[in-house]
Order: sequence, then C-alpha cells, then structure tokens
Amino acid sequence: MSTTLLPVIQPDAAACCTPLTSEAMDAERAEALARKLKALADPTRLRLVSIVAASEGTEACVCDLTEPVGLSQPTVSHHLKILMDAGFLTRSKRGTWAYYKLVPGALGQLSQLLDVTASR
Amino acid sequence: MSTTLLPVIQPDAAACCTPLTSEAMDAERAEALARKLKALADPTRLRLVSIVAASEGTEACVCDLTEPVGLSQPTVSHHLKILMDAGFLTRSKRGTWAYYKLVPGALGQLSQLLDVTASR
DNA sequence: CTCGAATATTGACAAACTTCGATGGAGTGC
DNA sequence: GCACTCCATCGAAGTTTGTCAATATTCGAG
Repeated sequence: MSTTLLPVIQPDAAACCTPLTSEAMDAERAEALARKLKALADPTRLRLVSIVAASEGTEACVCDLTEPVGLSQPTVSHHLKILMDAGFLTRSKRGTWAYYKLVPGALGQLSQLLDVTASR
Repeated sequence: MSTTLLPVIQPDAAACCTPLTSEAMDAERAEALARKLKALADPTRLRLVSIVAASEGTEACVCDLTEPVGLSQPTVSHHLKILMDAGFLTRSKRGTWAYYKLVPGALGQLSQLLDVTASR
C-alpha cells in the first residue's frame, strides 16, 4: 500500500484562522469510509438491514424482504447486493432460497469509526 | 405530526421462512436516518467534517477548508451547506469570514443509532 | 462611497443512482 | 423431460448528485 502524502498547507492564505497542524483524515480513508456509509445511506437498504437484524438468527430470505419494503424483486436483489459488497450482509443459498445474514461486527465497526472521527 | 401506520404484512407468501414478528424500522425512521447518513456518505464531506473536528475549538473557516480538499470554493461551500442542513455543522460569520463548527453530539448520536440498529 | 476580499447562490452538465420490466439460471416436483 | 418457483442479471428511463464557471452578496479598508 502506498502512503499518500498530502502537501503541507502553506499559511499564505492570510492569518484569518488557526492553521491546521495535521491532516485529520487522508483521502484514502475518507474514500473507504464514504463507500460504507453510502451503502447504508438509503431508506430501503436501512430497512432491509433492519429487518434482517430483527429476524431470527439475524438472517432472512429474499421472499421475506420483498414485501415489507414494497419494491420489485429485482430492486430488492440489487440493494442486497450493494449491502453485500459493502460488507454488511452475506448470502447463502439453501435450495431455491437465498438467505441474507448480518455480518456480526460490521455495523458496530462503522459506528466506532464515526465515534473516532468525533473524538479527534 | 401525523403518524403513518404501516399495513400489517399478511403471511400469505408461503411458509418458506420464519415470519417477521414486527417491523424492525418503519419507513419514517429509515428516511430520517438515511438523510443523515447521505450527508456524510461522501469523501469530501467526510474530510471536511474531519478537518473541522481536528481544528482548534472544532471550528474552521472556509479559507482553511478549500485548499486541503482540492476543490473549488463554490463546491466546498455547497458541501458545507449540506453538512449544516443535516445538523453536523453550524455556521457563524465573523467579519468577512464564515466559521463552521462541529455540533457537539451530532456524530455520536448517529453512531449510537447505528449501534441500536445493530443490537436489535 | 468605492474597491477588494471572502462566501453564497445560480445555471449547466456529466456521472451515478434508483427503479422497473424482461430475461436467464438454478433448483424442486410431477 | 417439463413446468414451476425463487432469485440474479440486463437494459432502459427518470431522478439525484458532484462539480465548475459566472454572478451576486456582504463586509472591511481606504
């Protein structure tokens, strides 16, 4: 992994404020965190995650998810893929059915990242 | 405020899985949470919040923010407005300069909401 | 009052996103 | 094999988003 060095900010822009001592979050980390947040930043996907989380074993099949959110099956499938790619859900097929399960620490980790950002 | 009642889901969709006992998160709450997440779900806005958080007094003026993110001034101003509308930042003008300050509990509250969702 | 500097707003455009209908693939049961 | 069910993928339409150049606004200096 190559470390991206951000150029130190020259204090030539007048002395209107206190200069930043260091870059708070580099572009790489911001990009990664934004990807995860973007996956959750949709009402439908939030409800999908929530329903899965509330289901027995934090697991639910697509047939249980299509109706509550009131969208077409391809759309729900699309959202589930986004949540899977972002690392919030995993899929396991059993027979004809596809079960989506919550990844144990995924939400908690994201929550922690936000707190770390807050406390800096 | 009118409370939106969600129709109870009829269990007529075959018995392929365990039925959901209750709706995990109603559409209204999902919408509100998604709005906040969407405001943060952008690398530029994450860096802006992060820089403000790392600044003295968790406060910074626009002239300090434009250069680090490498975008035009109008674009930065636009992002700051989004973060303000979402409740993460507040603006106070002092002279010609505009200072953006972190709203104390905003990030922590969002972080907690995610954890609540996770533990349900 | 006029000039210059710091921000906000507007208008425009390309890219990305959400959604659907149609289609395809895999598994089950007759 | 054939039909049927569940789900994923494809292609397309409409909307939203991120970005900039140009312009407007507000404030301090002279």
